[in-house]
Amino acid sequence: MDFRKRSRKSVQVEEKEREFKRRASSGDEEMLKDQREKEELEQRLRERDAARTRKLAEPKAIQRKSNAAEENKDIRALREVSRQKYLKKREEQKLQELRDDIEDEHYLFEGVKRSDVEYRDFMHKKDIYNVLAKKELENGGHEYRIPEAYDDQQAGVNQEKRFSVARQRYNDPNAEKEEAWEEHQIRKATLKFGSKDKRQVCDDYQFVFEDQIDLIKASVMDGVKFDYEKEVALEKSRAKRSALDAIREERKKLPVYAVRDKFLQAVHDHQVLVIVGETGSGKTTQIPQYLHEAGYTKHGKMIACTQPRRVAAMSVAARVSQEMGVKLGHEVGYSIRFEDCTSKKTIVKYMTDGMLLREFLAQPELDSYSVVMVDEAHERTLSTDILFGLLKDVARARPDLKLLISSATLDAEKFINFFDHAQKFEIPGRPYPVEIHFTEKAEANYFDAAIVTTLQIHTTQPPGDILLFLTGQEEIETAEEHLKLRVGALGTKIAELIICPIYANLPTEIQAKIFEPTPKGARKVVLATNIAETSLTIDGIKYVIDPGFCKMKSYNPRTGMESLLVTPISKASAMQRAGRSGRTGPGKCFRLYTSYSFQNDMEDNTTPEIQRTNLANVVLTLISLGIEIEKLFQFEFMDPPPLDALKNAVELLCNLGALNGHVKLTKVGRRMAEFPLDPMLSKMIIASEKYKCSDEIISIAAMLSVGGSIFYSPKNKKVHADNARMNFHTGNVGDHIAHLNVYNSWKESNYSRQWCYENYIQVRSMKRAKDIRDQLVGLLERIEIELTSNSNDLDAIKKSITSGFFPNTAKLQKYGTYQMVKRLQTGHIHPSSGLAEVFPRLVLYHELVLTTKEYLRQVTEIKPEWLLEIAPNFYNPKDVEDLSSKKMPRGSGLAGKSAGAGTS
DNA sequence: GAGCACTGC
Repeated sequence: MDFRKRSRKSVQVEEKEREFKRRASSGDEEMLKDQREKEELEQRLRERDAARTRKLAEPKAIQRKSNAAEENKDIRALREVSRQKYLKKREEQKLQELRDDIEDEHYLFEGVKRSDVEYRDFMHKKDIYNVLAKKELENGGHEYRIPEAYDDQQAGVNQEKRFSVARQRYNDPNAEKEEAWEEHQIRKATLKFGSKDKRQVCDDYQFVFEDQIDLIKASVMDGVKFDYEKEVALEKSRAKRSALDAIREERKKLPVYAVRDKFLQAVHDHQVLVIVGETGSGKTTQIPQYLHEAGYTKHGKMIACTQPRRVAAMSVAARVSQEMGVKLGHEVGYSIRFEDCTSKKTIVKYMTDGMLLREFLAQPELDSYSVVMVDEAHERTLSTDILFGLLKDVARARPDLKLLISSATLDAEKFINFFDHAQKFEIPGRPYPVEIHFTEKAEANYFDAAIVTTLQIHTTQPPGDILLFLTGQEEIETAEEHLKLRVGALGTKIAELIICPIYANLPTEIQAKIFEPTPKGARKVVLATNIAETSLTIDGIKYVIDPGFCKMKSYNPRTGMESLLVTPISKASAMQRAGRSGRTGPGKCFRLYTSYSFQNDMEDNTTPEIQRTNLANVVLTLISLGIEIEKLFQFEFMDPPPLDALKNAVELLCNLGALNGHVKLTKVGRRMAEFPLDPMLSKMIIASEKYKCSDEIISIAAMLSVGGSIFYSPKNKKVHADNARMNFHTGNVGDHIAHLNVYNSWKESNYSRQWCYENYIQVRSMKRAKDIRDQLVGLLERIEIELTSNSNDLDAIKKSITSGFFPNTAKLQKYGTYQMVKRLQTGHIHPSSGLAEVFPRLVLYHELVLTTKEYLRQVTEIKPEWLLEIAPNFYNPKDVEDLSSKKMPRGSGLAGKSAGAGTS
């Protein structure tokens, strides 16, 4: 390729672009056309280049498949995409302005009575914002696609989104080439390997695997018979009707409609109702509407419905507002973190469970609600569990409050027993039957078994996509490699197998791939973590392979250490996984364990989160709700957490100064409770007032609370990614300061997406960090801490951090291991840390987690005298004397290096 | 020289 020509062309393009911008800003209508033409031209060129490269990379068999008509369609779609680009950019600007406006006004209006005009204006802006935000989501997509059940109405738009994401890579000629080249290399390698014994494999042993696994059909989960023709007929008649009629009909078709009157009677007669019904019965969307129709919203009171996830709250609210024919945010609204889409008019409010918990702080009796519905209660999130206890109490105090707990079948009895006068209410119906298979004998290696089963399904079963559950990113990557190799070895005699990995840390652009429709004649296999169990739904899955494991975080209250280990799943989890195959038609589930171990070895339910987590935050919330310490230990949990966990939490809060000697909430504690963060982070922020560096500290707090998914290192570019990461660690400043550096550099780049790509940083995580940081700025104001910057004094920043995290310290021992200063526990600095090879003598860590070893994650070097200065009641001079007595050259990490030199 | 499952405020 002639690079000089290319570059000259790009100069021309740039010039044109500049001119365009100039003219566009003066509102030239013609420019639009001009721009369109220009982009189309560019697009065609790119497309041509890409097609050439693709042709090089593709084996003949696949080339044959793509026909001219398909390509034309592609080009048309691509043109459309580029035409939209300009408009999108302007919309994005507008969106940002609106967002700022709305945010300003939010704070402005808080606690102030709004005049009607102001209010209307505000709501109007908000409406526009919501529409734009939704568009942004569809175009760029930094959220998961909304599960299929609630976006029928916009099916067309979503198709657009699917294609636009899929084609994004075509807009970046380099990425396309690189990818194609890689594919080419891989295929070259596999084809060579395959062709050597291709004949043998294809002709003699075609679909016979040495390690064949015998699966036996054990049972069929009951369900209605699937009548294909009836479905098609229904589909056709549905299309004919007008949209509103369709919605009305749709509502009547839901299983819950059949029991509407019976349900309303039951609500009337009982205060607490446990609703049992499978997903898809329509309870989430219909029940609040029925209640509204029956007059439960009359006296200005609202119906609340909690969801465990943000997307669910948003999409359900959108759907219901559509069904009721009102604007989203008016009568029907939702409330999630960073976004309150409700108004004075709102009577049906969908919200995340954590949000309702926050509302308890403001109104402990929930006076503004007449009905509270806790949806998906069987998921037993931390927030729902606390809500149960609180709601049970409120229900006693307020006989007029109706409580609805909705759950899947398995543990309904438990809910009924917990709310003593609860009445059970069942909604019949389950979408499609699922055939369940177990292995005949126990499999020694679930991973290999999973690979073989996948291939077995692919070669022997009728069309339909496969969903395979694995435990983590690494396992998914290896599985992808193995599958590619083995499919390659089988040659062209079998249908194409498209492999789609999905896990939460995967960049959104790649995640979108799983939602692309499977081409005819091919089969898709989705390799997923637990994310596919509840959080997202993939259309077209017919087969589920369940090896029976997942990674689970748990907290050991004895040692106070967290762990993240591969654990067998529960029966409930297994049922949930199986159910993923029966969403759009009858399905099959292959379990890679025996029916015996399902019956005898597996727990009925997954241990609820409240029993396997650090409770510091929970305890602080409960105490700030006014629950006395004695009552705290008698608090009615459905499954009480271990006593030690509660004790540890109280102890930590005392050490942090949130509770005083009488275990009463202090002023510091009250301020800490304002923050939606772990108490140690909250304390760190409050301490930053003293060190005049609150600006830096909230950036660090935001970055830390995003979690560890900031850096992204793809397997094939590990070296580059590692180098990029180490740039932020210059001077061995420690991981906390490194996080600050990342945030600040990103800010300097004007929050650029490109900058993130160049530095192997996840855009999504950074955006989230910014959201959190913005929220923290608002909260600082509320508790009257000034926003001050002190960026040159790293010691001041580190001292603030120490004020929150002083219990988490460790000192260097021989062989590079670390001994916790105040605990009988050793650990290692995590290799991803910037200090992993520096070995400072005394470090402060953000968390200690057991995985393959005990690892300290996010560490920073601190000075021993700080501990005595900041936490004199926690540390004795004895604890750190050996650190300050030894005369060793300090600074620049060299001291540490020599100390740890003998380890490797 | 290892890996952060997944949510939520």
